[in-house]
Amino acid sequence: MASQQEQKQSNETKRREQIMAAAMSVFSRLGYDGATMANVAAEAGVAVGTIYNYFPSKRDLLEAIADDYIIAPFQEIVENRSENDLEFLAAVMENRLSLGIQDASRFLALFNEIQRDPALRRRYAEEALGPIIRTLEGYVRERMADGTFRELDPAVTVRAVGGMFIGFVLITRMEGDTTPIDLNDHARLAREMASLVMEGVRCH
Amino acid sequence: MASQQEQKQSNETKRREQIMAAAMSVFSRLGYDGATMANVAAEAGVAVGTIYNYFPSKRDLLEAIADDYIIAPFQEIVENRSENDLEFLAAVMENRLSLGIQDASRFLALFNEIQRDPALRRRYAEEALGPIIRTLEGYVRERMADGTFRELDPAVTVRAVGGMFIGFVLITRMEGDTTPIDLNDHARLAREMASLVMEGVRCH
Amino acid sequence: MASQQEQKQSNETKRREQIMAAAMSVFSRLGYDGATMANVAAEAGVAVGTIYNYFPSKRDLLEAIADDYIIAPFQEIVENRSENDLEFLAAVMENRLSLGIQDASRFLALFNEIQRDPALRRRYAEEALGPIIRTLEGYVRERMADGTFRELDPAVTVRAVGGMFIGFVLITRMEGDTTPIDLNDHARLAREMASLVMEGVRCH
Amino acid sequence: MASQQEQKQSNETKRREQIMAAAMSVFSRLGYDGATMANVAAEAGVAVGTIYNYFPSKRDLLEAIADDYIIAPFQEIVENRSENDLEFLAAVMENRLSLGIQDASRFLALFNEIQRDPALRRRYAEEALGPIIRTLEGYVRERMADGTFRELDPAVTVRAVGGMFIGFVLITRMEGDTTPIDLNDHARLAREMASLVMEGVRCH
DNA sequence: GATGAATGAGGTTTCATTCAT
DNA sequence: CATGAATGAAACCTCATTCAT
Repeated sequence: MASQQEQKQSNETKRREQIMAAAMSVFSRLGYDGATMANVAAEAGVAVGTIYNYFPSKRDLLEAIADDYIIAPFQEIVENRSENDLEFLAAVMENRLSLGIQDASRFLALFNEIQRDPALRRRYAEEALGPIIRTLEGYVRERMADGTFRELDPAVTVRAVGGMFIGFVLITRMEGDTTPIDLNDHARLAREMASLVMEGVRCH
Repeated sequence: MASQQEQKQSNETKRREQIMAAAMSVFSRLGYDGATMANVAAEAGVAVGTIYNYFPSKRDLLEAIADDYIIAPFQEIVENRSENDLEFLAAVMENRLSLGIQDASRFLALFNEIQRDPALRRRYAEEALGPIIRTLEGYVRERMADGTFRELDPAVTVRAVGGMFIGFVLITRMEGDTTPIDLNDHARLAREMASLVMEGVRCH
Repeated sequence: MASQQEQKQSNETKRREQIMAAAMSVFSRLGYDGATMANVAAEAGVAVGTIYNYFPSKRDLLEAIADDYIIAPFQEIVENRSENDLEFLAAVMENRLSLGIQDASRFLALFNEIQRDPALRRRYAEEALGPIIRTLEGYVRERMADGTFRELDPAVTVRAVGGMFIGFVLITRMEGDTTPIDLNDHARLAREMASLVMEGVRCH
Repeated sequence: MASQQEQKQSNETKRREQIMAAAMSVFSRLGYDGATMANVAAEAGVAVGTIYNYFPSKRDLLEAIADDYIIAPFQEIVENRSENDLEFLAAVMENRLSLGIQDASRFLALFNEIQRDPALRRRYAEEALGPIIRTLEGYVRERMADGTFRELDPAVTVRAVGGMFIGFVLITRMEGDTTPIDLNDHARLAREMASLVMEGVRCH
């Protein structure tokens, strides 16, 4: 029956996702090298061998995670840009900071591994970081052209603003429990940072 | 006698630093877990066993590196704040971006390990990140009080601006060879980012 | 009813043979240890679990194969000895070299496993090798008694001549593509070897 | 001191040989796949990790063994051929059967692995089997030319005679304790087999 | 103090076997 | 009876650490 086929497909997908979610969680907590397949299996509630029915190796599991949890969300940000978005940057920040913080956390958790794996880094640079940076650079140029933004170096601006989010999350994660920042209050954080980017710190 | 003692002391110190420099280099390249003590020994030009005459374990070596290469530079930034530095932020950026980029690179290389090691993270948060953040928050409040800065949340502002540097370096490192940014042109990068922080992107 | 029963029996037998043939092929190619049950299942066109409906374990499958593909052919050689076969040895060689080469290949493929498995080796020695060697020793004694053969040690002679076939195949298999021997030209090989055994190499 | 250097060299060589001898023994007993590195380590009286200080992998260990215990002895047989050896074949058999039986045992123990490993098989065919077969074929042609041997196909003859030795050992090993053949009585076995090869079985 | 061979715990991966469907 | 996903024991291999020289 078709439904049996579908059921099997669905089960397989579900199992894959279950394992990937567990791996993302364990890798975030212990790092890729620090995590063992036994850790991942325990978190996923399956046997170690089961993981290998879905991913040929620990590294393939990492790459699948990077694809689904890092690269895909980044691509989504670009694709979801509405054409007439006058305040794309602010909108991105406000609408997506929630996602962004989670993404940033995951990104940071896998950053070292992504950076050191040549295949991963190339794919990441080409398929995730590159498009979003180019889109944002284009956006900055448009705003400069229509007089909304002042004269800036788009390349530096975009990387600095994007880096602000990553770095902000990085610092608060580093502070751990001692940080006064509530990462869950996305709206406020988005407002503050958007304002910072738009107006700068100086009083006018 | 004393000079012999000193000479010995000096040799020992030199050997320690030689090993730590090698370890910093190897850990940056391969990551802490990816690097082996044999790698470090080869880079330092000593035998594996020699390392253990200076550091009880690989982890102690990491902690020593984190102290000297990450925490110390951060502390130095705070200590070197000249009291009458009206434009501390800009000055830090301009004067220290060179160091900052290298520091950020090292910081990023060890970030995951620091974050995951409870002892390291506590020391890092308390002795390096905490003081600099408190100092900067105080600075922001002063500027707000004297009317130079507008009304801002100092906690968010400081972390966002500090994060901008870390994140900027992180992104360009991620891009690898494909980035259009020249990390060596510190002066220009510092000027751009300082301007961005001061004035924001919007045209006034 | 009976025919259904028979049909079922026949289907079951066919399935067994299908699996055994696949296993023989895979074991020859990859060795017993190198072959996986998944390999065998794929070659047989069945699911892995199905094999276990016919054979309790991989080792049982090996033993069944050894029985059918190695021991049985050897026994057949003895049983088929026609009583009045004056030139049994030559006849065996000529008539059976075709089978012999294939048997030898299979034998060699499983030789190590047979030799190392105590149960298999005992059965092999007692039920296959033993009878054929005793039969051939008796044959040599008869020929010595009737003056056809000269004075020889029957035990050595029989093992040397039998070994010649096995060893001949072993060497040519070892040579792989580089051998000048055409193993398919059974008639010629049989003639050459029979002549060698009968007359030796020296000119008379 | 030079002697220290030499001592170290000697120790390393001794250790290598100790491990290889243990591996040869274990592989012969259990087969390559059946043997574990723990088995080899136990037999050699070292820790598992120590083996990896001398051989990068189990397969490299196998190849080293094949080189030293199989290929080298075969090459030696050819190299030691005295030029005016009128009865090379008989001499080889008589002088070398002792070595030959041991070699054959080792050869058989590794035969399957050698045959299935492309690199090993090529080297074996080219460097060990090839030269000895070519040498023997030349020898047979010489004897045919001077009338000592009758008209024979040298290719078949050489492989059949060589195979006789291998096969003889194979059969007696297969028989295990039940064989009536005393493999230690080399002189007698050599005499019998040489006679068989020279004169054949038939009475003249 | 320097050396590097030896060690063995622990990690990744394979695969025979089971069993619910 | 066929299926193939799940299982986990056991293998290979790495590498931090020790210690005799």
